[in-house]
Amino acid sequence: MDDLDKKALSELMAHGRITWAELASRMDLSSPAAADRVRRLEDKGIIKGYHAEIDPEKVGYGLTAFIFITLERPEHTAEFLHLIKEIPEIQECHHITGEDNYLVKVRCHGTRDLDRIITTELRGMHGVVKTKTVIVLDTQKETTTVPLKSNDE
Amino acid sequence: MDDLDKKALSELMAHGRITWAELASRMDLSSPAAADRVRRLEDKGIIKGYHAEIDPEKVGYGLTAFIFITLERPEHTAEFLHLIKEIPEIQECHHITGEDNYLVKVRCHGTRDLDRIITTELRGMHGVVKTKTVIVLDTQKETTTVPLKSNDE
DNA sequence: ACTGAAAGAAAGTACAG
DNA sequence: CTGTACTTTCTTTCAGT
Repeated sequence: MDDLDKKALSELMAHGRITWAELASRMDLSSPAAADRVRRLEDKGIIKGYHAEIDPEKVGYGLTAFIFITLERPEHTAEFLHLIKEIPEIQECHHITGEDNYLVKVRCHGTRDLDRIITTELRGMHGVVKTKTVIVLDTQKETTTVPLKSNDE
Repeated sequence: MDDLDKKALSELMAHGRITWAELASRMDLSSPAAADRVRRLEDKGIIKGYHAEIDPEKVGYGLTAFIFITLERPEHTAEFLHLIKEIPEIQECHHITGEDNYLVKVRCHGTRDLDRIITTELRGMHGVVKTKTVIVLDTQKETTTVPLKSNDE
């Protein structure tokens, strides 16, 4: 992956799947060259897909929360993860270090909705013995952009 | 926002900015009708943009972490937030309830890189008196899809 | 690995119903 | 909102550097 590939990725992260012609002009390259590079990046799985970004507040999902979950025993893991994937309000689920086992990011309508998710959906699962909820008051930065260069180098 | 708009949003979240013709066929609608709807959604700001999804591991950003940050006094907030926005490894920054003030999500090369971010970048800022780091061992779910319908209804 | 041009294929748009 | 027809634009191919 050279600098031109990085340039392509950063343009695509910023604008989605634009036309070869437009991408080519942003990269100072011809259309066939730009198309070739992007197809290679797609084939390698470096580009996983293309998505629209929706404003969660404008569609009624104004409350964000992070929930730490403790699982009683490892045997519960498979079923737990399967159920987690079925809950649309759960955007992320990470296995983490520390006191608790999992950290999930939730996006929902409001506190009543959050209460239902914690009480019914999560604490109703086998093996979930403890949850710890952190409510998001305000979000100052939120991007899915991968940092192709850091401030360090 | 009716059901057809929701259908449009979910298709766009899944596939990015596809052609009007393709979107129209997925929605059982004519191209001009689909185009009109999407343009309205863009104008209202419900659709905030289009992006490519990049595999972080494949571009060398295999380590994810969440860091809780405690700020000494409210006066430090403005400068803190300004600096946070300049750090490309920080993908998210949320003001939260609980013991600590902010929760940031970090994506970096590895532990050495994380150490630099915590020690130099974060703890070097005015007002940052405490940080608490949670390392992500494995990510089972990670999407930016807004749940337009919940399991509840 | 990239350029440039040219052919061919599609996509977006405007308009009438 | 549909369906068509028009116009413009993009993609792809290929020969050449």
